[in-house]
Amino acid sequence: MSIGTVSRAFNGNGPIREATRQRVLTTAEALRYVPNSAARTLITRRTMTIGVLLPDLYGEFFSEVIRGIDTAARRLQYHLLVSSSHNDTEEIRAALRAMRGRVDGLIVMSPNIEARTLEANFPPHLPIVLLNCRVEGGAYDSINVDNFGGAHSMTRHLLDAGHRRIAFVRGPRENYDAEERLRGYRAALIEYGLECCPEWEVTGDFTEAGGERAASELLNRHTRPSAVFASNDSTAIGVLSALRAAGSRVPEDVAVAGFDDIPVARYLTPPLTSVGVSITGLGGFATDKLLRAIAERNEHAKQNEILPVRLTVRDSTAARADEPQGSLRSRLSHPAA
Amino acid sequence: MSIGTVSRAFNGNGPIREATRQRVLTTAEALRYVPNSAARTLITRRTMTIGVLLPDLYGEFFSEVIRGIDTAARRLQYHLLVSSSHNDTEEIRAALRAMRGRVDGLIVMSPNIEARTLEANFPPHLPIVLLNCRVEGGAYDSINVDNFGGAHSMTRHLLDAGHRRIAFVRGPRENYDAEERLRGYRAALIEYGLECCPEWEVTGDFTEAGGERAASELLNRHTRPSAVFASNDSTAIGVLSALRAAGSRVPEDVAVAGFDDIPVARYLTPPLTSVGVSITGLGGFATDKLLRAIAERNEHAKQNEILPVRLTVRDSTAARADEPQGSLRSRLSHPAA
DNA sequence: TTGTAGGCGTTATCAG
DNA sequence: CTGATAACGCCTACAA
Repeated sequence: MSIGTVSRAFNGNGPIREATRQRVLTTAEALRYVPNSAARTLITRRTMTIGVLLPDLYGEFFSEVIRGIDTAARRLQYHLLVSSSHNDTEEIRAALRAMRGRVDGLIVMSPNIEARTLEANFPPHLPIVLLNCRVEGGAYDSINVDNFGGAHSMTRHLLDAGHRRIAFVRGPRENYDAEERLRGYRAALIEYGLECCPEWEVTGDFTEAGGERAASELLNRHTRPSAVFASNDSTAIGVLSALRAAGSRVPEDVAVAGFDDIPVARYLTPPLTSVGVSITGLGGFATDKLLRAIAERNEHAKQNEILPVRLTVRDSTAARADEPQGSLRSRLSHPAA
Repeated sequence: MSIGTVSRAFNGNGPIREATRQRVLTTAEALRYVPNSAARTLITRRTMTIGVLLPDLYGEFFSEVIRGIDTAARRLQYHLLVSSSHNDTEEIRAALRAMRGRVDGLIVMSPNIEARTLEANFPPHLPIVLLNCRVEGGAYDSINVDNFGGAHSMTRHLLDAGHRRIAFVRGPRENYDAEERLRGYRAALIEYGLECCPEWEVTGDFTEAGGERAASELLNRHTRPSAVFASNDSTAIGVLSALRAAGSRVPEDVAVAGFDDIPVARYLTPPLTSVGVSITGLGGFATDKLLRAIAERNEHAKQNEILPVRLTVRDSTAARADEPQGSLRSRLSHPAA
């Protein structure tokens, strides 16, 4: 039994008789032989691994994305090299370089990355899919959630419920998603003939703690908002927490809305109105796209896709602003009140 | 400039003059040269990568663990190969085999894995750290949260608050953590001279949906519990959601407690009493242990560590069972009630 | 201090 | 259809 035959048995590439192939496979099993992936990578120049670059943020959103990526990647026998928790350019640079030669492609999810950071630190012939990143030039495939449209719909939803004092809790500066959501909020206000007051746009950072701080600040205003639109669900969770601590009822006193529609949203008290896409689906979609690019040796036309979002109305906005004592629905949810 | 010199410049291993080393490094930078990791792995037999095997469960717990692992691994220039979402033995087997030769060690977090599955599918000389797994034999290092002690303390906390009808929402069968927590709950009841009624131990699966179902079931009982101890925080979130939907007030009508103390626990409505360890710390601890084992070529004495947990009392249990209208503290949190 | 050569375990290309 | 052999890019003795 020669070494070349074994290779053919595993690869199914060259010509080999089925009987010998089986024999190789069974004896390999018995000897616990597994082809050395480093040697294989060395000569084929394929690592069968995709890299995932995550930002400093955390929460349910990113773990869901990873689940989606992992599931899609495994179907095609790909592995996942994960590198998380960087936001400043220097850390991203280091992570990119470290991944060089270890991956066949990259999914980048750092919303404030610059295209030239990628170009300068990652082999140019390898495909990259940008997920929720600012898109500059057309050098890379990219997938974005419809941040503008989602924030726009959500704001309209609040306006249609009679709200006129709608506060917006911002995300991190420089975060592309966050800025787009802010734009959508403003656009809806303007469409309804309202002014965008800077004092209704309060600071946040996509974390629960940031949401809590933002809500506390809003509660100290002499005119309080009748609705708070948090730029992501983690922030909304913090807002709900601060409102509860201050004795404000949601949605009777203040409506609260989020963005992303993370799985836990529907289990919050009250269930959180939110807007978003299937998060695992998002990860899977990006992965499929990347794997296709790898298969096509990155010679395809790059494209930027914007995924439509779905608005899910739950109890946290289930009261009309002009009925402060609460709608029937919210009363049913709080019969003890 | 010879190839050997370049190697020495990067490794800092053999003798090399500092001036030439600098010269190599700067020209490498200019040429964007990066040593090929596959070739390096092939000869050094080190991948500089650690594998992480996660179960089918999701939620904030696992993403926090990964953050902790990643941070600790990066400090020593290690990469992370993540494989998630498997629970049945066949999938674990496949994942283990796929990681062979791609990692220098493994962190396993599949609570119902069997030691012989590991032995049979992973190179025996490579170190493995079991995180929250059932420990059989002493073949591997292992780290466990003090599930028994934590559940015991929590149950005592509820008993001390006057509760006598304490329901327990179980985790998945075969899940070691879950079973240990159940044991701790039962032990505390017995210490207080109470019987463990099987009807107070309801089915759950460590998910929000499972918690919701469990709470619904409990609400249909003709004697309702005065406290619900959920075997993890995700379950507790589902319990809170079902109770709210049914109009039960927490903690006035029912106290609710969880396990793990995930970051979101303190932002829930009401803030959730829970018990656990620092989750990122847990991941970092496991990683440090694994990296030490790698450095010592796995020749150290294996040990099993049980990490002490901390009980954090929050509003969800802040009422005495014999004061159904609520304590001062909970009244302050709900001035509108 | 630097250059040279053998080998790590594959795949791929030829002969047989 | 199977066996031999030259890369793949690096590390590490050893020679210069």
